[in-house]
Amino acid sequence: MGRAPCCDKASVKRGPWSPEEDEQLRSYVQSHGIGGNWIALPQKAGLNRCGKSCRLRWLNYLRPDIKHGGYTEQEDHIICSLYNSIGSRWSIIASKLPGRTDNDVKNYWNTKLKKKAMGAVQPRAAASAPSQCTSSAMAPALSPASSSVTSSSGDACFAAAATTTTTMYPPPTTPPQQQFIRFDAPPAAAAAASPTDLAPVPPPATVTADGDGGWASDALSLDDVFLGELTAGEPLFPYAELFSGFAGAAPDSKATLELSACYFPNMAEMWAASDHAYAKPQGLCNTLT
DNA sequence: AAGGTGTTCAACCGCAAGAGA
DNA sequence: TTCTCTTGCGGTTGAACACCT
Repeated sequence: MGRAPCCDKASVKRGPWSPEEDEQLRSYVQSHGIGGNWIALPQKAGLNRCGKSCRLRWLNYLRPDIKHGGYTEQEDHIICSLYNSIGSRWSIIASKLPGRTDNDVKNYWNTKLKKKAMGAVQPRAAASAPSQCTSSAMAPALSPASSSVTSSSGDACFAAAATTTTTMYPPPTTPPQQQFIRFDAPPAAAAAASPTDLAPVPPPATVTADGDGGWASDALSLDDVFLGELTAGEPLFPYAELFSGFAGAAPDSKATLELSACYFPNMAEMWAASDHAYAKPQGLCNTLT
């Protein structure tokens, strides 16, 4: 005895939406709003559709601020970076890309970006390859982090000498400490790297697509994308102490906080979303509606 | 031109979480 | 505290289209 379906699948229309249905839904939502109840909406709007179907159609297609296609390399980079850090949490990733929906980002990743990124980890793309991704963010972990993966699974990215990093785009002009590297090795291995190589993650350098398809600096800091949100406020994220030695920074420094939040994204999220209301990350939760 | 194969993306499915009774 | 209902999410599917032989 499972739960009753949200609607009678036999009596509601399914499949692609017609332009008339789109217009019906759009005009209803624009004049009445969602009304806090998607289940009741189709009846009110005169649509022979399931409420879930209406919601999906509105969120993924009919909303006025939706962008389709035309992903920039900057957006590619954000998606790869976040996928490396948090895995397939598309709603969070999409929330960082104005106008993009989780479904759209997910489709884009699955059909295009994954192949692009996986190409960056092919053996042929070893260190000598001239035109590959410099940032490991474009070379995602084959087993990306997910909400169920322990925080020590090694998908956090560390700024370091990227000896194992492959590249997808032409090398950027950013100095070495501004590049970041996947941390598949245990922390001890990372610690073995020169302290000067261990810049805070996300890199203080900013990235953007330059004219050659590479990544130039000064346009987008990953601080602005995700991790900075996890580290604001007091008291300090308790896992920060574990990383106080890496960057040669104090336990309460921003660098250390961000490094810890990167390495323990799930912990950081839970912590920030708990009773530290002042530190609750804006935009961490999907706020599409 | 026709058939086969690959790609894209809108839509669906089922589960989990949250809210409220 | 428990149950029900709704929403939100990520994974998957399948129709339409593009490309290849």
